[in-house]
Amino acid sequence: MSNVEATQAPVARRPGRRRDDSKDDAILAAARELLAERGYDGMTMDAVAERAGAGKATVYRRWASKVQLTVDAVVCGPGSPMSIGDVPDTGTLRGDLLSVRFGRKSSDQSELMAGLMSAVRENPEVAAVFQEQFVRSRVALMREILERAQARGELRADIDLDMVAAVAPAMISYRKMVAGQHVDDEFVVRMIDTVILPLATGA
Amino acid sequence: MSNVEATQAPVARRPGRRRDDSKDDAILAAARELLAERGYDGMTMDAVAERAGAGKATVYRRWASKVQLTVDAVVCGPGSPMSIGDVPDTGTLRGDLLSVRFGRKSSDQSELMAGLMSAVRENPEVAAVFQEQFVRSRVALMREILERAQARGELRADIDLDMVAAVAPAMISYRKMVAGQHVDDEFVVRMIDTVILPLATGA
DNA sequence: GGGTTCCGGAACTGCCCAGTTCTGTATTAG
DNA sequence: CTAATACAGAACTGGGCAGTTCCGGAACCC
Repeated sequence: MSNVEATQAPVARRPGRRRDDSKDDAILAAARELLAERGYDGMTMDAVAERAGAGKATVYRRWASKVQLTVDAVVCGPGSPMSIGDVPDTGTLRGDLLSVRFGRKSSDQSELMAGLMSAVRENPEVAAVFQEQFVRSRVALMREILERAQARGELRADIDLDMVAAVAPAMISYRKMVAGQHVDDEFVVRMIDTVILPLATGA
Repeated sequence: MSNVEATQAPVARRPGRRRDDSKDDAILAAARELLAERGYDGMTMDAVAERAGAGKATVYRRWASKVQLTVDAVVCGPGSPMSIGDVPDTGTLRGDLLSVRFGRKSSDQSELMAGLMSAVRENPEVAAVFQEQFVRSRVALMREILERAQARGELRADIDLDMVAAVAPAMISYRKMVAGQHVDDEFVVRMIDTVILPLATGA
């Protein structure tokens, strides 16, 4: 990313206008918005530049390609993977699950996720980032929450943690991306109460 | 589709070479294969024509656009929506679910489904067909199977049929399209035994 | 045969978009 | 001031693909 001067030369400041670093964020934000609104194909580089109030040359001076910009936009976005440390121990599985739902920072992560799908299919670099940001981290978080509940003795004895940890992410993604329905609080709470808890705790 | 002659004129057969109806199937099959292999964007009309052993003019003589061809390819495909009538009553929920899994005709429906996703996002006609073929019909089938089990007295009393009916389709779609993993028999059987049955029957 | 329709295949048009280059301007160092 | 760099915006290049048109040939009716 940044230039590393091999020698200890004092890096004499070059003349000329300095790069406006705030434009990096504007461009990344524009890319994320367009991914969420129009999907990968709809996120044209012209549209990104226009929304960021930048010229295309400025975008390409900072990212080598659309794929690289997409990867950075996803990785650097808000709503980065939550870890178990971010989930307060409420004392019950239900409380922990609700706090994950209502303790989120960003709202439209699922839109971004849906917009990335076509890029995931045909681009390994995007697929790898998607996998980490939207799949691995979420299932891992669910698994850790379930393990905490297991330590409390809340869970059924014969539970298959890997399977159960995938149920909530699967149902939320399915509703959003396949069924094309909105994922609101009502749905999530109902899912927790009628699917996750009965399955995990036996009611 | 076919011409309807308003008057009772005897529809004098026109001269000239007759249309080769077998080409319809070849074109639809080529479209389905390419959708499954390369997705909607990768299904170019040139590729469809070439694989079907046809000229592009022949394809466009029969379908007005890529969207129309896609819709027909999905609707006319094998593996059309299964109904409860196709599922033998095995006497147990587990048996019924397994017979759905192992009684299927086509194998790569999930590939086709994944290939359609990008078209679903940006085309209402494709979205409507997708919704009916891959979402409504599957959840409805699951719900009917659950209701049959309920009539047998196999289910928990407090079950939420709509929610539970969505779990299996959601987990299968998620594994295939989001997690990017293969959906094999081992996975489906494990899902049935560790998720669906515990959830529906209480174990 | 003669007229008509379909065929595969290839050439062609028109559009969109990633990526590049140019133009005129603004900002900085010396 | 001059030289160097960044900027927004517009023009441009090149490739891919949907959809169209044309060609020579084949199949069919009379």
